[in-house]
Amino acid sequence: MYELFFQKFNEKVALSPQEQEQIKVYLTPKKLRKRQYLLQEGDVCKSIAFVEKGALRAYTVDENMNEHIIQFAIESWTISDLFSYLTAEPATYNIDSLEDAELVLITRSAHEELLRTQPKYETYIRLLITGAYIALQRRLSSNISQPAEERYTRFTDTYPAIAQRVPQHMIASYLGLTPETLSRIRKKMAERR
Amino acid sequence: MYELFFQKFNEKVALSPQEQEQIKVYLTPKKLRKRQYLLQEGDVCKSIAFVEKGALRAYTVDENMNEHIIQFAIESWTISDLFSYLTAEPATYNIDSLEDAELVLITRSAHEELLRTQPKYETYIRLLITGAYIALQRRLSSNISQPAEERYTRFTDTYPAIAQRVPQHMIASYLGLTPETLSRIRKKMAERR
DNA sequence: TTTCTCCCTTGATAAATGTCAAGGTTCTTT
DNA sequence: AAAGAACCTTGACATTTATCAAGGGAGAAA
Repeated sequence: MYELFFQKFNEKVALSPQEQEQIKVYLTPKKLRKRQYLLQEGDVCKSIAFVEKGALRAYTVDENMNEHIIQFAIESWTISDLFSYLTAEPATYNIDSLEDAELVLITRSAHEELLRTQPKYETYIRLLITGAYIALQRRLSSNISQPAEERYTRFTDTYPAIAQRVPQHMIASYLGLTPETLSRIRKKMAERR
Repeated sequence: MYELFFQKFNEKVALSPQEQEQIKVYLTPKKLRKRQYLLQEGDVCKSIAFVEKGALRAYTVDENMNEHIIQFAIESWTISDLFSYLTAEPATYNIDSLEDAELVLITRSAHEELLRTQPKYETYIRLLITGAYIALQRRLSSNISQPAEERYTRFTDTYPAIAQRVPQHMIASYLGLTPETLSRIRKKMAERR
């Protein structure tokens, strides 16, 4: 258990076996069924979730009941409503599972304790968030500067594993498009070759 | 000098006078004239810039020579091409000054040295990037889920100081709109009241 | 198997946004 | 003061994207 978690941790910051044991104590495993919620809007986000297996999404729901996908997370990715997690304010995102999933949770109190006692954990978190920030900046850049078809191509090129695993209407939502529009874009692309 | 920088640093992580002096050694002041580049696409981003005074922007230029603004930075904000800064790869963003500006620079070697020697610096950076990540996620969420007028309203509500200081066509660019479209949106809003 | 969701596609039409072109204002530079 | 640059606005028109409505297929559940 936690194999993938510690593999990825060690890729960022090398841990001694002892350090690894010390950190392990603060981790909580959790299984999630397909369609099950990890977090619902309005609740406080109680943990960061590292995905050992499965696929999840974070999304908002607008006044017309349309879902807007903020993030996908598959194996070795981390997902949460970070603002809610850090401030204990009500979450603005929903997080649910797209497949049966196995997660490694770090609760807020564990997080705080790890930050206090394990300097390498702080480094891990810093690098984790830095990487997420850079990826998000690129996605935003694509969103404000590219037309829909190029955004779609960028997505499938950047995240082929996700593109194959999640329903198309969710990719549309992630890109800020309606399912109909994405369907038509794909048709045009297919006709061109 | 560095007053605002240390004020903001202390708001995130409290420093003793000695720690402050130790950190000060690694900082470089820099003045920038309006329209002057801090970074040009293709160069390596050599420093993070904290804005003591003035206003800057980071942006990309697409094949049609259209500019797309990734970020604004006014007093107390930090700006850089983080990916280029951390990896020493060529920058994909341009950064230039919208007004005469006074900056505090942290070069990559200073950054690495500070990370090695000053645990509070790592905490500062972690909190800085976490805040930037959360803000960026909200901007993205707005971009994929809201129509242009609501995005504009959100922007002016969230960043009134920036909205007053930068040209409208740059706000349009930040929002992913043409200047003409933003002009028409503003006209409609004005006619409604 | 049958039924029921969920998902994708397609058509017709409407709405939003972009493009191109022109003119006018303000501010900066000479 | 004059010239130039940057910026904003407006109009006419094209393109992109959304909305509404319908139908079909694949896979899950009964």
